[in-house]
Amino acid sequence: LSTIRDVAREAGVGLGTVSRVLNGGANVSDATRNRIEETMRRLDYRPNLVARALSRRQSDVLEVIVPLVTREFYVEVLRGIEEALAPTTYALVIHTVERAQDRKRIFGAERELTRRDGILIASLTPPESFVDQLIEDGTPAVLIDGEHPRLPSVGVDHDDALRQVVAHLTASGRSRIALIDRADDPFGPARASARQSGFRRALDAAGMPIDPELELIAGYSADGGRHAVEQLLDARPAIDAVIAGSDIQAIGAIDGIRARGLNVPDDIAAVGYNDIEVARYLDLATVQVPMRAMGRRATEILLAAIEGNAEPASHASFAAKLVVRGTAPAPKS
Amino acid sequence: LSTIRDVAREAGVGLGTVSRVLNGGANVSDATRNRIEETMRRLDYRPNLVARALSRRQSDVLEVIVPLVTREFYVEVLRGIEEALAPTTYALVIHTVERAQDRKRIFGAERELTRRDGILIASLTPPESFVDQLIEDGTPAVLIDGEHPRLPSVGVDHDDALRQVVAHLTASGRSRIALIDRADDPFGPARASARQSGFRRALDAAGMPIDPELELIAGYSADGGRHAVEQLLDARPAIDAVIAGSDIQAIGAIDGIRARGLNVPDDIAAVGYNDIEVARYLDLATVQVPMRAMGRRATEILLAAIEGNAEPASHASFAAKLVVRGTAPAPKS
DNA sequence: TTGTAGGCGTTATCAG
DNA sequence: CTGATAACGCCTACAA
Repeated sequence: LSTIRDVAREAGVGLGTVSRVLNGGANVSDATRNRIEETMRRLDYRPNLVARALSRRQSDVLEVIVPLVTREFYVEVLRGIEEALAPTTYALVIHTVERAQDRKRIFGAERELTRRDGILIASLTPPESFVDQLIEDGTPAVLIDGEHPRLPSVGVDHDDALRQVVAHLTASGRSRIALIDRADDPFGPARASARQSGFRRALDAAGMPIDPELELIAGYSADGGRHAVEQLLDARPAIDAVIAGSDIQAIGAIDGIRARGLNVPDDIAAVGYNDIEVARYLDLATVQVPMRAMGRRATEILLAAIEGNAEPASHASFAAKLVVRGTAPAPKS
Repeated sequence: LSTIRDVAREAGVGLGTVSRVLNGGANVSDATRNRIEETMRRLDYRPNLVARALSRRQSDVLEVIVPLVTREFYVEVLRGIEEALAPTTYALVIHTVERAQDRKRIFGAERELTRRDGILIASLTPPESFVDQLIEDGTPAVLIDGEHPRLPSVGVDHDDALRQVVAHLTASGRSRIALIDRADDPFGPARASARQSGFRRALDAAGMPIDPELELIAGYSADGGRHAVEQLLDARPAIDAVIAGSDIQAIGAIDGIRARGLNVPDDIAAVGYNDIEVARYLDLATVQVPMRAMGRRATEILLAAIEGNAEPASHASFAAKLVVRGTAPAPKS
């Protein structure tokens, strides 16, 4: 494999000139530039990105940390990220956190290493020590589906979304509404998710009582939804509506409800969250979340920060919209 | 940020010694090793991977090229890859090919650059020029869901799978079976997919006629499946079974069939492919493909090749199994 | 406009 | 066991 030096020698010029042709090519006469380019082609020269990264102190690599690549939510976010990255030269390395030990491996200060020009973190709460390090190293980072006092972030306006859902359900005569949510951060400190607080606020605004027994945090999977709904039906058999924190949980919950011989939506209405592709085919009412747009936006913010246009630790909130479908139909007029 | 040099100075040793401690730490006395490690901790030293990569001529980065991250098939494959990578220090960079221009950007010899210790390519046919380059550079590569004379690969035994499906359908009295497939390589040369040839062989073995009008290649999406089935029903209204090349296409196809007032499975049976998570909840009969295992296996092969245990251009074939569900029920006895 | 020298942070070689 | 010293391939002044 040939290097910049080979090209220089072959073309009878100095290394500096070749390098200049490589980047922008300013201050090089057309004649020599052509000669050099021709030589590069002839030698099948390709620049070594690693060497370039070392010299420039910038790797052209972005890192994204997600909890479970398997969920369509993250897949869509990733797609948004790729959209934003397509016109650039950045490569994307993905780190998945599926177990507590992954979390340690990725966020742990221990043997953490240097590279990446910026980081995107989805649905995960980075430990303070990690944030400290980021800030100290000057590595920009953006949170997706989360918030942090020292980092910029993008997220969903869950308060508004849940207001829509609760309004819709009450309008169609439901009064005992349950929430089966996923954790904001599956490995983070257990605390009320953003959806959960939105749910409470919405109930409150609607003048409805809050019953902690009607709020469950379940695994982010169909099984998680199913188990949760069973538990729910044992504790509160009289519920007439379920809101899930994700579509896949809603799907499992509906399955569980039907397995008990109850009808959806007649006995119990069900609403999902995110609006993944199959929701439509399952006739699942759900909250449509602009997953892709969020990924794209987060990436734009990150790129801007890398370019030096550091944003403050602002939060970009995306509006979500209820999509009414068969599992939670509109009130009969 | 501190470098190996800072550590050496602070610890009062030469760089070489620090480097040795970093890697394995052989030939270093316990005393100095401890002192150096203590110093590294105190200085919060973290090795610069870029510099290391340049020096070692190995980046510890693997690259995976997939057509559409959005499809659960690829997501599962990715998960398998991550499983195999978890115990290693390799990072994974993902390249998505969604449009013809992406393909050019990634496979094009033009401005292609150097790095990555190995490449995984899913459902895509790399151009010969690219393979030439790989071999010339000595970069190992493994194909997933594809085959190539000069590269090792992993795939599904579609012949066997389709034999199972056709057998099942004919056993339940279906005789006019159609195939709505996805392209093997959405951007590659149009040619019969592996499923398609398996389908023909299976029909043949069952003594059934082959009707090209009953074989369609459609977009890898629910809409693709739906449009295809509409076209199919126009051309051949008498079909009584549809096999799809993916579950998501099957879902769309079923939707299209029902939209025409036909019943699934009474009028037309439907079978998907892959067995994605929601298939069960849609009661979709489908071919269960070990997507995760394929990803894992491909990665293991790749890692072995990187370690120097170069495999020949062998092909690892994974068995798939029909899962009978409501959209293509067992024959009534 | 062009060439040269130094440096980016590690690893590897080779004397001591 | 340890410490210089030369790569690794490229970029960026700085000088010509």
